[in-house]
Amino acid sequence: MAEQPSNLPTAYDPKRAEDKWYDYWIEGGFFEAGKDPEKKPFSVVIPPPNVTGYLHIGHALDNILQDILVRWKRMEGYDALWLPGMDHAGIATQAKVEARLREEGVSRHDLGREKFLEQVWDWKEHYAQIIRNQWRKLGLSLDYSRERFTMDEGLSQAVREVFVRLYQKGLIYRGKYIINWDPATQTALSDIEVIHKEVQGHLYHMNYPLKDGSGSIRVATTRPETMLGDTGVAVHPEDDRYRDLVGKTVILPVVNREIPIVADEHVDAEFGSGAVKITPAHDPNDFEIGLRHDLPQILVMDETGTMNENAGPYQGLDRFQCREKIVDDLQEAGVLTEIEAHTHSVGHSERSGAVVEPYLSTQWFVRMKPLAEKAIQDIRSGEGVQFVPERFEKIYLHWIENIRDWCISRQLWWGHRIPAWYCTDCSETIVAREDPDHCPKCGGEHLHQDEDVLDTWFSSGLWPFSTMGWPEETEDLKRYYPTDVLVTGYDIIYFWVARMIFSGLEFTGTKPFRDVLIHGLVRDAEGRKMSKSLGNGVDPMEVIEKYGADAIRFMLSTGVTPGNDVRFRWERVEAARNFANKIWNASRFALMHLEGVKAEDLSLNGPLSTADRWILHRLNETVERVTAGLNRYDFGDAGQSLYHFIWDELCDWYIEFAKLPLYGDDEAAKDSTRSVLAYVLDQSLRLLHPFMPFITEEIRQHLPVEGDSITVASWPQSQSRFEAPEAVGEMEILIETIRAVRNTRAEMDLMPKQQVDLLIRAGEEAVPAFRNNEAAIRRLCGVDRLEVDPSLRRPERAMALVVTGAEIFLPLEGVIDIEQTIAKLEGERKKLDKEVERVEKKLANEGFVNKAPAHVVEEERQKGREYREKREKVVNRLKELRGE
RNA sequence: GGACGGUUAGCUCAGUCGGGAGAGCACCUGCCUUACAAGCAGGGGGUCGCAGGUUCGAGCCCUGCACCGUCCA
Repeated sequence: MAEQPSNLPTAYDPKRAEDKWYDYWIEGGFFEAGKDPEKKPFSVVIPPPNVTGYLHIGHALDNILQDILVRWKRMEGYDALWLPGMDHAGIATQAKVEARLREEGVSRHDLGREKFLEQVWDWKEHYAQIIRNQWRKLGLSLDYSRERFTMDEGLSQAVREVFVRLYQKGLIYRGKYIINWDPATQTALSDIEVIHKEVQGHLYHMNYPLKDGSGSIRVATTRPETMLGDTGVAVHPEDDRYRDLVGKTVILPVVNREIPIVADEHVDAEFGSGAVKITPAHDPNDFEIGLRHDLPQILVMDETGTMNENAGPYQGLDRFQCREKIVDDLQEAGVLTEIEAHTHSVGHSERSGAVVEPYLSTQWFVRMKPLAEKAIQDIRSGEGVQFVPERFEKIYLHWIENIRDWCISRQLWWGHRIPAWYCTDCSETIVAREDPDHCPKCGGEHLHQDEDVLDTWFSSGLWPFSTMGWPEETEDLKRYYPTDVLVTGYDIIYFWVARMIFSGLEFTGTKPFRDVLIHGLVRDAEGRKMSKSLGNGVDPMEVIEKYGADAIRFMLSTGVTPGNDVRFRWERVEAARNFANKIWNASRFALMHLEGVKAEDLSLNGPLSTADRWILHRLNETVERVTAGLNRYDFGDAGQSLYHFIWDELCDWYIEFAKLPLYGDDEAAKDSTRSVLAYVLDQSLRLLHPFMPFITEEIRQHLPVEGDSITVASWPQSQSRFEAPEAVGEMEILIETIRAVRNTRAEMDLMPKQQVDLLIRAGEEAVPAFRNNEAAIRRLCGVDRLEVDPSLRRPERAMALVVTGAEIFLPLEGVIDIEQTIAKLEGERKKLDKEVERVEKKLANEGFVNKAPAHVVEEERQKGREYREKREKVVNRLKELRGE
């Protein structure tokens, strides 16, 4: 590398590293799968973002988690494939393009279908490029050679194949039913595209007069404008109040239509008056009742929500204007006698926000029961998709068990055109893989294709296999399908996850992924959902610009608890940035001492110090913990244990200990310290790489180690030769001692430069810890004279400290305050008294001693011994200080 | 109405064998100690929502309740 370590800036600069290394990775083809057929495959498909616009921070979280898994598996030696792609997002994208056209005063109808679609494709290309650039900024290790789009040729082929197969199996049908109609975007919606909100509305009570003049029947509704489409009144067959009225006729006010009173089990006799008006064309329940009683279906609105010719005097009014007017009129006419405040659930379009109108319309549907059955069986078999966290399985199951037929046709232009043709000559419907040119029934050539397109999720549901080439038996499909894990938010379990599962089972005969990892939403600092209207969204690119990609990656990935929402807080990004900087500087330190050193100069076979053996032991444990964390998708635990290891152990202790040999004269010690430092740093960088890819590559490129890129460096393994429990024991004593001395120095207001003497009376077991590390103690405690002697005589007028296995004296003639020393020891004694009491009480409890596991009891006894020993020393010191 | 999640330090959250309550930030004290002031050293701070129960032992398991949130109907 051109830069000398000593010239490296003292702060990590993400901007200098990120683009450079991403280019290097892409040019080097490190993310392209399939290069080594010997390796085991590991595959993930990205949840395709909509080409509607920019990625938000939720995408960032989702993608970062996947990237961590994929990078980790790649380092573990798998042939890792992460397949990128995007979704055409029918309604959303079309709405955006239409909105832009509207600004120019043009409607899609002005342009015509073909011209309009050209515009949408332009839009798609524009945003696809933006999204790719955002992926790049996030550092995602995607295989761009396999990028897919839901409206690609191949994926469209898959859509058509699926449609035809389902149609031929009788699982797709076309019919006239009540669907959810969005008057704003003027298309049908599926059930889950409707969001139910509690709305403060009214319940309107009306009296419909009986034809025979014998009175009236009282009905209630929340949507009085629909009364214009009433074709019946229904009561419960067991309801005595109305028994005599069943079969009679009422005159519908305003339109003066004669409509029957029918008896139907479905009516809830407890609600309102127990009689309900029936509007078969504008309500799903009424539709069913209407069918049972053969009632006419009268639509009173058009596609825009405007009252139509069937609305008589109200024709031309918007549905809500009509409601107001009709309420006034009916009140005046004495028909509407009571208005009651009433909260009820009103469906809104997920996309446009408009109040959804239940609407009678001819649409295409998927018969869900048989498909759902397979999915339910699969999960019940125990061999099905594994949800992580497990609780989401229940949510999924509940939905799939109660699923209704899926309305898949959309009155849009942007999407997969429904592969159905109608013969104008004989009105035959033709569903085919290839566009037909004549009617197979009558031979006529007057065919026209269905105008509608398919629900976006129809194609997204095929994503894991359509992207791999299905229905062709491609090499990729054989090698990478089914995928290993799908990572997505809980908000699209129904929309997407469920549909991929039943589609995978139906068309490929296997579940599309082994695990599905569900994460939460990224909320703002106050816990509110990020939204455009609140303006509280955080742009991930802004975060990267300010703090670097590694910072946002580390913050988001380690801040999450599986399945729970995470709040975005700038302080935490800053903390992650500081961590990156910490690593940068630790590396700078290491590089300063490795200048001119080559990989082959390094060896861990030299004499290793206590600290060397301790850090290698701790590295072992960290490797195991990080790997275990990733294995169970616990990014938080994996990341935090790494953070702790690097910052608190490697930086705060090991490097401080390492400075002695590194700045000393003992060349052998220097060599082995350099080797350990380089090794531990390299291993730490590897463990950190999935979380912070850029800085780890940047640093490792400076280190004297083998290999092209850290992206393909092997994943660390714990090694039994590094196990050194005795070094851990020694370090614990040293750390406790150093802390105790520093603590005392702080309390006595000693300047850092002021040296003290330290006399240590160590028990036999603790002697090696001190003897082997005298220089370190001197350095880290600011010690001038140091004596370690098991038979040391207590000096006069000295501060006394008690640590595990030793007593420490600081003769501070002229500085020591005897009262302060006594107070300190008294505090210590009180604490130890409490501990001893707690332990003894526990051990005196027969239940504990008899029932607790032996090792727990033994640990407790051991603690008791240590506390008593320590307390005895403290008490003796106090006695001496008081001259007793 | 049903289901699920949450309630732990001032704030945001960990706590996956039931065995002495943790982190980051914030706060207080002292330090520009030649890797790092985006830092170092030291320190204070919690009735683990409430009430019962199981257990030798409960933040953790069971029951009930309260409040916040989400999904479904």
